[in-house]
Parts: sequence; structure tokens; C-alpha cells
Amino acid sequence: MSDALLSDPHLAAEMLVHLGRAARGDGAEAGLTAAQWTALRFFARANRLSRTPSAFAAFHATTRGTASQTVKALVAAGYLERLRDERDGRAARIEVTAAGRALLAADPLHVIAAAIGRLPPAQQRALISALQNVVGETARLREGPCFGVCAECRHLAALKAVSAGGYHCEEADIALSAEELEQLCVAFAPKPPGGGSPA
Amino acid sequence: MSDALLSDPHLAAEMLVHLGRAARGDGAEAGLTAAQWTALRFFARANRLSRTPSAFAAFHATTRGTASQTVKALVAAGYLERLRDERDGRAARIEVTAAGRALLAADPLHVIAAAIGRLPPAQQRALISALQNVVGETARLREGPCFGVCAECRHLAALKAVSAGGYHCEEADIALSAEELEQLCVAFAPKPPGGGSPA
DNA sequence: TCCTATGATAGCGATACGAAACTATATTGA
DNA sequence: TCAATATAGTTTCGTATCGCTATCATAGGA
Repeated sequence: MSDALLSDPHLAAEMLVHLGRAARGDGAEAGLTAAQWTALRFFARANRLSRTPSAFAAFHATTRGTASQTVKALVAAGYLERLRDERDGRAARIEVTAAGRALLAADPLHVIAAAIGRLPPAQQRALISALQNVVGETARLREGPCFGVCAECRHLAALKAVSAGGYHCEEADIALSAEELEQLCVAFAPKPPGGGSPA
Repeated sequence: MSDALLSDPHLAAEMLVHLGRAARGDGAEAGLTAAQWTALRFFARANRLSRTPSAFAAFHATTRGTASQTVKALVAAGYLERLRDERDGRAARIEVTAAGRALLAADPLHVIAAAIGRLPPAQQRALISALQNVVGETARLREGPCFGVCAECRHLAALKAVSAGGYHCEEADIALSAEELEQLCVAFAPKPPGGGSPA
């Protein structure tokens, strides 16, 4: 009966939650609250399409109103800045300021990242790919938006022949630099299994 | 500059926090709050020595006052019961009720546990052992109490020759059943490397 | 012109947390 | 035996955060 409760996957999930709590960063000297850390990390890692309050709300699984409050606090503190989008007058373009990038150096997550970095390389790779699978699987189960990097996305079209290493997003119809391939995108869709071209 | 922010260990740590948030269980129909789920899971997995409010406070990295409130709410809801300790009149012995065990079947953590369970077996084992390492490492860095199961503990003395499969904790000076070997203990101390099975 | 989408804001409630005061029991030492 | 101290636990109170539900303003698309 209690076998299911003490199974290895459940144990792993408990450790996962435990580690998540340990890195909230609201207990220590706490430059930021937990929600604010999440927002700052998100805007530092999201691509152009996703650096908006709405995308952050989707990422954080909350409402736009709540996301707006979190962003406002970070803008007031000088860690984010709000710019106008030239194409869409409704949208707000959020950018991390220099102060925000400096603050990220004190991210309480570094404690966990450091611990992960000390794992043997093979174990480190295994952890990362396992976590990616679990993140994708839970997002699918919860039917929430599935965030991911462009390099893994179905909408990526390589234009190497045309422009020597350029990339293109078929969904948003914009050009992507090599650097942007590693950023989070709200429009992410996983590639169909089998690699190359879609079915 | 942003290389450190986007390193693989940091990315893994972010996914970890993200998954932890997804399983708080306070957003859904929510039988319990996040803190209450953590408490219920803890008392379902802790051994005799650790089923006290103080041990839970240490585990959850909070104060005894806060832990007492969380326990009180679960006792009022009928998921935990408070018993008197016969040896120590000050101590409270917390036990999970039948209703509590039934509720654990609806643990929101099951979403993540199921996703982990669907990983390939090798990846599953790699994830679990990596997480164990990270939990131990972060506990060491934060100098917090290090929880673990008796089977991995330095204080465990095997008494197989004497009583046909009995075990004994040298720290608390109590006998341990085979079942208790897999439970969490607040007095856990890791074995010195080399004593048991090397990594 | 309707309808939709992005975003900001105010108000409300729930929760969690910590500090401090308090009770009760154990332990220690004289 | 009695006093002093330490420990386990509870309770109260104040505070901060968080998140949701409106509601509103503006901008884009049909």
C-alpha cells in the first residue's frame, strides 16, 4: 500500500520540491522575493518574442495582473526596464538592465547550480536531459504552454545556404541570430520524433 | 558575461525550481496548501525519531512556531493525529491517520512522479542518484541538518548475527525494523566514503 | 464598427513566516 | 530535596507576499 508512496519516482519528485524550496532566496538577506527572482531569470533568458509580461505570466502559470505587479516591482527597483514595442503598440518590451544582470550574479540558485556543477560530467548530462524530459512531460500533462529553446523547436528553419549561418522562425516569421537559438521562447513547439523534417 | 548565467548547471537548477513550483498543489482543487503537503509527506516518510514538530521544522527549514501551525491545521483536518510520547512528556508524537494516507494518493506530486516514472530506466536511476548528490551537497553548503534514510546512515549497526536481520541505531540506541531502514531520520549522518558501496 | 488581445491598476483574501511570550517537562547541580 | 537551566511545543500578533478578480485604457484585426 505505501509502496506507491515510497517509490523511487515519488522520492525523486520530493527531492525536487525540496531543492526548489531551498533556492527560493526569500529567507536570506533576500534582495528579491521568489516571484521576482523567477521573473528576472526569465527575462534574462527569453528571446525577443517572449520578453513581455504576458509571456512571463504564461511561463509562471499565473495571471497577467499578477505578472504585471511582479514586473512593476522589478522596474521600480531598476532591475528591469519597460520599452515600447514599435510593431505592436499594446505590447511592452521588457529588458534586463545592467543592474539586473549584476544582481543575477547573486542569484540564490547558484548554490544548487554549483552543486550540480560538481557532479561527474556524465551524471550532469544525465540529470539535464532527464529534467528536460520531465519538464516537457509535465507541461504536456497540464496542457500548459510549452517553453523551450529555438534550437529544439519545430518552427526553426535553417537558412545556412542563403545567409551563411542565419536562422529563421517559421511561426513568427523573424530572423534569429545564433545567440538567440539558445533563448527561451513562448512559441516553442517540440520537434516530431525522428529529427529532420516534420511529417 | 552571460555565459555563467546560461551554463548547463544553472539551466538545470532553473528547471528544478520550475518543476518544484508546478507541484505545489495550491492552485488546483487543492485539498492542502503547499506547506501542508510537505508536512503530510514528511510524517508519512519519517521514522519514529523524526515524527515530531521540531524535526519537521528542521526539515522544512522554518521555525517551530510555524511548523506547529502547519501540524495543527492537519490535525484539525483529520490527516494527522497527535499522541503523547511515553518517554518524554514534552514531546509530541505525530502520526498520519488513515485519512491522511488516503489523501496522499491524490498528492499533486504524482504528476511529476509519473513523468519521472516514464523515463527510460537508466535515465531514471541517473536522475535519482544525481538528485541525491545535489540534496546532500546543498545541505552541506547551507550547513543545515542533513536528512537521510537509516540504510545510508553512519549510525546504523547491523545485528544480523545476533537477531536474524535486526538493526540498531548507535545514535539513538534503539532497534530498527527492516521497514524503518528506508524512512527519513533527522539524526542522519552520511557514511564516511569507502565504508560501504562507493559511487 | 465590433471583437479581441495586451497591459495596468485597485481591492480583496489567504497564506506563510518570524518574533516573542508562555506552559510543561527534563536535566543538571548544589 | 530543591533550584536553575534547557528543551519541546503552543499560541498570539504583526507583517509581507502572493495571487485572483474585477475594471479600465489602449491598440490591433475582422
